[in-house]
Amino acid sequence: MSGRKGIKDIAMLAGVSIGTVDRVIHKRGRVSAETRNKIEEIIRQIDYKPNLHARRLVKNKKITVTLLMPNPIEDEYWKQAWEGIECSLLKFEHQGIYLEPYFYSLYDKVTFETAAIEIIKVTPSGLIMAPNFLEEGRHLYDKCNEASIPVIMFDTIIPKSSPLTFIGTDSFQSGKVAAELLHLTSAQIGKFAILHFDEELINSPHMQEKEQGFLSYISDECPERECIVEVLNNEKHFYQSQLIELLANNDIVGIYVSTSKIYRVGQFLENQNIKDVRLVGYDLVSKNIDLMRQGYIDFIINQNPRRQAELSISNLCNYLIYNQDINSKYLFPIEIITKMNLESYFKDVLD
Amino acid sequence: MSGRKGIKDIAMLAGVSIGTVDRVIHKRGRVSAETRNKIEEIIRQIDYKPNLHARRLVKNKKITVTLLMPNPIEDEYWKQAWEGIECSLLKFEHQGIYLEPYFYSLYDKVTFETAAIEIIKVTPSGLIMAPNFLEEGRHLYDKCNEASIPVIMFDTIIPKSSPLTFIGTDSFQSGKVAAELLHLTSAQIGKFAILHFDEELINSPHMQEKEQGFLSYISDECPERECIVEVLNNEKHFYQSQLIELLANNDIVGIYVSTSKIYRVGQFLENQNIKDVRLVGYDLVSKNIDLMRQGYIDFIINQNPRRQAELSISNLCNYLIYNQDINSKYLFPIEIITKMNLESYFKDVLD
DNA sequence: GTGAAAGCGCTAACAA
DNA sequence: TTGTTAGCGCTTTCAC
Repeated sequence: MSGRKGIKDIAMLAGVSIGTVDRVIHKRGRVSAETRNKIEEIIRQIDYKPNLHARRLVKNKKITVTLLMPNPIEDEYWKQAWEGIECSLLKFEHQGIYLEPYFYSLYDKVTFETAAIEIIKVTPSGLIMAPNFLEEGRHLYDKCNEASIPVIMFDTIIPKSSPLTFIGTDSFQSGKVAAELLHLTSAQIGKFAILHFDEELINSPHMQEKEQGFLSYISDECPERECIVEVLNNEKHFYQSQLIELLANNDIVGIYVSTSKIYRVGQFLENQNIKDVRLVGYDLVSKNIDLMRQGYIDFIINQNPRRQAELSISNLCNYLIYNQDINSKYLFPIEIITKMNLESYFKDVLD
Repeated sequence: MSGRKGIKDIAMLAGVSIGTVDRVIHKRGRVSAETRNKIEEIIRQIDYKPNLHARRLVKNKKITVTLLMPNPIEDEYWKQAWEGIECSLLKFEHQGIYLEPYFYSLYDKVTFETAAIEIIKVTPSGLIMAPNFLEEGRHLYDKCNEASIPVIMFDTIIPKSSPLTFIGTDSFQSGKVAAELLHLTSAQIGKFAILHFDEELINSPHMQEKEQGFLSYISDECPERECIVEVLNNEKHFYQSQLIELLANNDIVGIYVSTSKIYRVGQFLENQNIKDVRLVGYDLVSKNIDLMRQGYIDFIINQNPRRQAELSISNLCNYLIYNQDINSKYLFPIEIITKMNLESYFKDVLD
């Protein structure tokens, strides 16, 4: 960077040695107030920008970042998140970053706790976590704070915590979007159904917010529309009969499912050959994609686990390597997927 | 990166000096086939990854990248692209990257040509361009090829060129999305109008594709729907009377505008207090945003100039600094904006 | 065809 | 309180 001013130039201008300049830059003390002021003034004047490559070269300890998230083989949503992690990591593996992944089961608190204990033991340089178990997550978060390990949360944030950054989506607003889409495309007369799946209730703090968002839109924009909220059993046998009953006893024209399990309802509609009920749900998992292509799912809201994960990695790495500052919150745009823009989402890319 | 193997380790293992290893790595010749093979074998075995910081530190020439795009003050769409450039540049200014921006007027070919001559004269390390003038753009592209200057194109690609990468959207498919949205939300009976604005025709190769995409959806999904294509004059006085006539003589229930100038139609509907015509168009420019909030624009397709620009910068910089390889094409997802997810797009972020 | 050595900008240990 | 210096991993020049 010929022409660029460095620490040596500052030293020369101030008539001191580079060691002194360095001490000022890093506030390591042992400098008289007078020289410090002089140096700081010069730094400001010449708009000094440190050479990050040199900096990183000399402090070349390896950096270990730890990841705690649901097991990718348990669920396609989390598989996508994991792919984002791996992809984003490629960019940092040249820079001495090592990832230590821990996976827990969405259906077993204990696996989370076990992993948390391990993590605290190794005191990583940084932690990225998707804390679906709020209490256990808070405990880990507190421990990390004590050990001054920077924490990034994605997908779910622990209430009243202040991680380095939170990366996720606005569940309440996404509920409003779902309601809007049903409202704009459904028959004027008839009810909407909001469906949750049982298993999710334990670990999805988002579900309440989604429901509230949905109902908030309805009461604002079309209060005359009746909405039925129902929790479906997790077993195919049971939720099918619940759905049959629901549709038999009500004039349902639109259905909103609060998770990626929307394909269960889509498959049901397909089996029953019901085409005139609009269906909205979450996430580009393969069964949802198929059903959308076939026309049984009308809208998918994309929570983009892949990009959430990518951004988590790159934010933490840039913070650890370059001390880059980070927004305290990244809420992703609420992406609406239809049959026609669906394919364009598979080419989605980041730098 | 304690524990990481470097050029020194390779040299030791091969029983040669680091100079020889370096010659092998960079294929600079003057190495016997025998030692070369040995070294290459070792490199493979230990999976050698060069330390990019060291590499960059030692070759610290400043890199100048040149940008050629429409003047941001002429148009809000391009203003957003420029913001993306500036924002993305921040991440690279620590690394000796300098940007030399050139702006041309969308309404004046000559400004493009003048800038192109200048650019060739300075032979930058790389060029990013949004070549709305295809012929002139091709000429510049050829010149760059001769001078082996890597070129990235965004927004518009010059037909049959092979830049380092193209970053943009799929216009044809976005037309299909627009048709889908109108189809799903409009009254069963009535016509659709496809409107272009005059001034754009000269410099928007996308417009034909958009129209074709729209019509392709209609003929696939609802061929009984009649569509009227019309080119509107650029003067308010003229296009208003054209619109009045259009709506008076036809039962129009949905309108598709092929550019960001959709707000002109939105304002017209607002003035005429027409609420039952669906309106779809492009880009999150401020007038469109206002009209969407007020309910006069129903759907906006976001071409995301900001992210296109950001990605252009970061791709070129990573290529020049780290020799990072790049996809030859990045087509963005076709983002659908409604009143309810609109606000979430202003928090959009990248790493 | 090969090796030795200087030096990129910076940090940190140590000497003064 | 300040200055000096070794060295991070790599490229490149120059001498052999």
